[in-house]
Amino acid sequence: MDLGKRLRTRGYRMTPQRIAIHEVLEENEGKPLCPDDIHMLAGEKYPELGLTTVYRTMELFVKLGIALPVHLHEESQHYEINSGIHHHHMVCISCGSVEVLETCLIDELKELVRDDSDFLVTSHCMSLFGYCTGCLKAGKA
Amino acid sequence: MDLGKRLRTRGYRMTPQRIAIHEVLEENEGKPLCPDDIHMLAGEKYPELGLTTVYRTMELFVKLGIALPVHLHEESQHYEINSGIHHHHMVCISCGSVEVLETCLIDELKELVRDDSDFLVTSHCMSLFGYCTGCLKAGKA
DNA sequence: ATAATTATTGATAACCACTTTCAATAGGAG
DNA sequence: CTCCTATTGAAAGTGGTTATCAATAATTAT
Repeated sequence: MDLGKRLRTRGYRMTPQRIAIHEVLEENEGKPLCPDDIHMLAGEKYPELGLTTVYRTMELFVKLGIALPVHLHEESQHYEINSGIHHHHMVCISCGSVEVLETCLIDELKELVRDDSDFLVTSHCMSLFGYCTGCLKAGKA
Repeated sequence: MDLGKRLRTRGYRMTPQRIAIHEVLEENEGKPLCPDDIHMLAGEKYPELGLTTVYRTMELFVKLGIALPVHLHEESQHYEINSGIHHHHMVCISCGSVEVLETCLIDELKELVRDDSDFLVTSHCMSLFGYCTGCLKAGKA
């Protein structure tokens, strides 16, 4: 489904700002971006774009399931396009690069949780921290 | 090893503020506290305690391995005493309560990561979100 | 013990990410 | 095309956290 329809069917409007931001997210699939990153990148497509609009748009995109919030333990929140494929991230503590990890053991964990508690898991968050290939080869570990 | 020794052997001083904060962390093992919580609770033991000192002390305790930072996706950072027993947290999205989960599948995951990438995992973070027993029984899910 | 040294503290101001406010603008339904 | 109202950007406001700095207090050397 295209962006215009996803917005209009829920009473929201299609604007050049939202189009620019959406394009940036699509062009950076798998690479979490913070509001400043998005502001700069989408600003190349639509220079008048305000940072406030970026914050508002990301909140909306998350609500509509268009984008996903990513917690990297950095000062600012990050976001990425919702590709529909569940995954996690591996963050290099040397160079800051982020890799996608499609493996997820949440289902196994959910069963273990059910065994010894009545907690109902509805969502989860996981990130791995360490050294990426490049930094390992450069001896930075 | 007692707090005084852990501090002094690394050139830091033992102060009543640090003692009060450490006691509060010990009394709340398994319950992540934010700086404001710590300020209020330790303030009962040492009323002149300043919030600034809480922030500085937690930074120091984390550096010394006395405390661990806990990311609950809330506005403020949380901390808990480092018991030496690795665990994660289950956060109730209805009442906000936090339960400890000792099960962790990081070792299995590390092997899977090693299989298809050269990323070297040094640490990780995981939290589960959902409904606690109480909220489930109260029909809040 | 006492004095000297310097880590620590608390109040205040500064900072930064993010949110709210509000008047001006611009989608899009009719 | 017109009107209704969602959306926008600038600027002010928040809230958590950090930096500044003079006063204080924990250790070390005397």
